[in-house]
Amino acid sequence: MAAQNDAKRDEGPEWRTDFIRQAVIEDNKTGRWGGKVITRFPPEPNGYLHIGHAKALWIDYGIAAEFGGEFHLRFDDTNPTVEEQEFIDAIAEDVRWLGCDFGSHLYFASDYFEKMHEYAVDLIQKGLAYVDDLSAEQVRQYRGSLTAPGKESPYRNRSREENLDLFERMRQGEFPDGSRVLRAKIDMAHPNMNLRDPVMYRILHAVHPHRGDTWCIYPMYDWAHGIEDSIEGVTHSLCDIDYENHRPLYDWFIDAINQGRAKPIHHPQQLEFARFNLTYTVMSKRRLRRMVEEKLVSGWDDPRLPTLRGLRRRGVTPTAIRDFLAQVGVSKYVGTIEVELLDHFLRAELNRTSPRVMGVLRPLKVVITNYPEGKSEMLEAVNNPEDAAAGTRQAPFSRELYIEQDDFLENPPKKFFRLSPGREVRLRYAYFITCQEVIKDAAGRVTELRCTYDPATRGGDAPDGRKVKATLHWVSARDGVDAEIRLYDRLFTKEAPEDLPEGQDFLANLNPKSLEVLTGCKVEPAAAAKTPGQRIQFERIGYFCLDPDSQPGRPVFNRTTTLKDTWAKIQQREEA
RNA sequence: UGGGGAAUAGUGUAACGGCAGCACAACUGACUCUGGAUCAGUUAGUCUAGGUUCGAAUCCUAGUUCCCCAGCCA
Repeated sequence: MAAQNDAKRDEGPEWRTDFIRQAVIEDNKTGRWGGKVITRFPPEPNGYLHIGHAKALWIDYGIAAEFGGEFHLRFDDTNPTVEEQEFIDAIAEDVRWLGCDFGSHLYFASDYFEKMHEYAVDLIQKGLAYVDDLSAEQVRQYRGSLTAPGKESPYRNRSREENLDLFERMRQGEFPDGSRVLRAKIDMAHPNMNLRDPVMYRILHAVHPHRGDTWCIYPMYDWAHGIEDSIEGVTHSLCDIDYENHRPLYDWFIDAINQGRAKPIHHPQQLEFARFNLTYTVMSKRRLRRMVEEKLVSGWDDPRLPTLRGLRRRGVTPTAIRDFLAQVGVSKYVGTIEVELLDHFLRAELNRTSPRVMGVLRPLKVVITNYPEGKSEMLEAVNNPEDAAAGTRQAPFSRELYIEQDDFLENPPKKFFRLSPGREVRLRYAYFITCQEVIKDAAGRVTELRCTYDPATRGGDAPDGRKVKATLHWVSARDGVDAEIRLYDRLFTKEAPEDLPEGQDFLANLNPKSLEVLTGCKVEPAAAAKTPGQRIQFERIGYFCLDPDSQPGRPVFNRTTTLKDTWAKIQQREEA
């Protein structure tokens, strides 16, 4: 043992990996699957993917990719009453977007219906399955409870012939929905509820998105899932920890099928890992749907939602999500991840890749009194200080400008070093200016500043070496483009919105300020020239993504995340 | 009260009988034409009680707490 550990350490830090990868490494070493690694992501097409699904996806895809294996996208379309083509398309799109390339390995559980049916008939013939006429309500009652054993259905001991006949007639459509089911004959007193004669088929006269009306009986997930994996030769069947209880049933089904079979069908190894919660959001499909249906958000792609579509619209990148998931890791503990971790990886990437532009969210007019009227000039600005290859651009400057309202305070506190009366600051890439006069309206609100500039500081440096404590972003009044800017914040005010006092609705924790729409913002021309989906940084403000709602000449930006803001932190502390 | 899982800094994760490490967060400081970025540093942890052992996060026993399971959903 000690020698083995030493050997592992010699391989370097890579051996420190999660328990699933360790199992794969071990299987490859022992030749359990002949060196093959086949994984799959098996969504049901009845909704949109969210970041929780992305974890499973990234584990499935990542492991196949790392070990030179095969990754399948397989739709678990066994319940036509809730599944739709729209979701199939959306899910496939999101999977690709995340970077999980399934190549030609796109499959549908419904393509295996014939095979599953054949296996079901086989089980009936072996006396391991039976048709039950009990109603759904009766089935439930007969199942017993967590602590009390169930009791056997009076139909449990029908003859093979009768079972075969009834199952065939179920398939032929002779019986109405809900009138009969096919059940596995296991043990009504089993301590694991899943093994108390689980339902294998139910009657559903419904049109299937892929199979039309070919079928009117549909397999239950537990019956179908293991067979799907078996047919595809999945070696490592990775899933949520919730299915740990079901593994004995999947094993039972495969063993039952293999009983007396000359060539046994493939028996995948299921391994379970934990899903996670994210702070300040909810992940359950039911709750997400409710917010969409009650129009508390704009749709499944609302940038505040943890759906992949929402994150994408917000400007979150696939790389950031992947880096985040890699850091989250794989374990069997259902933890709560702080959303700040996602933000961290998001900023790390966006800082590297986003072109900088200047945009003023809440404009305050500034007139440079000693700058010639009618004059304008172009000033060179760096596109991305983190990436020299991004080059420079020309930003127009003129006598009348806008700066951020937050960047001026008439009576500044000690730690505020932006503009105030008599103080000199730098306009980024432009000039030093000094505030000479404050103009107010009748209500006493500051409406305009009169400043002077120092022509010798053109470009932003003083030849005499004097320093200023602040650099402000600005937009030329003449050249700036009007924009709408949507400031998104966390959707809920509580870290765990679902953690509620008795009888309270999670919507009570909705953040009323999760979206603030700003109009009349001013952005420099370079920002307006972007196309929807493109990401930028408004200097000193944050990262933004151009929204599809944008119109020519009237861009709409979504705030992806803010820049770290030390001043905001100081302010908060002073207030507290 | 049946069965199945899980507990390591604030959060997540590593250490597989031999120095409890990493990331985020928080806090200091340096630097800065983004109060950004960057850099340096600080704080902080093995659920509890016994046992085995030269040595325990790791093995054993008992307990505590949390999660999942009673759809003809997946």
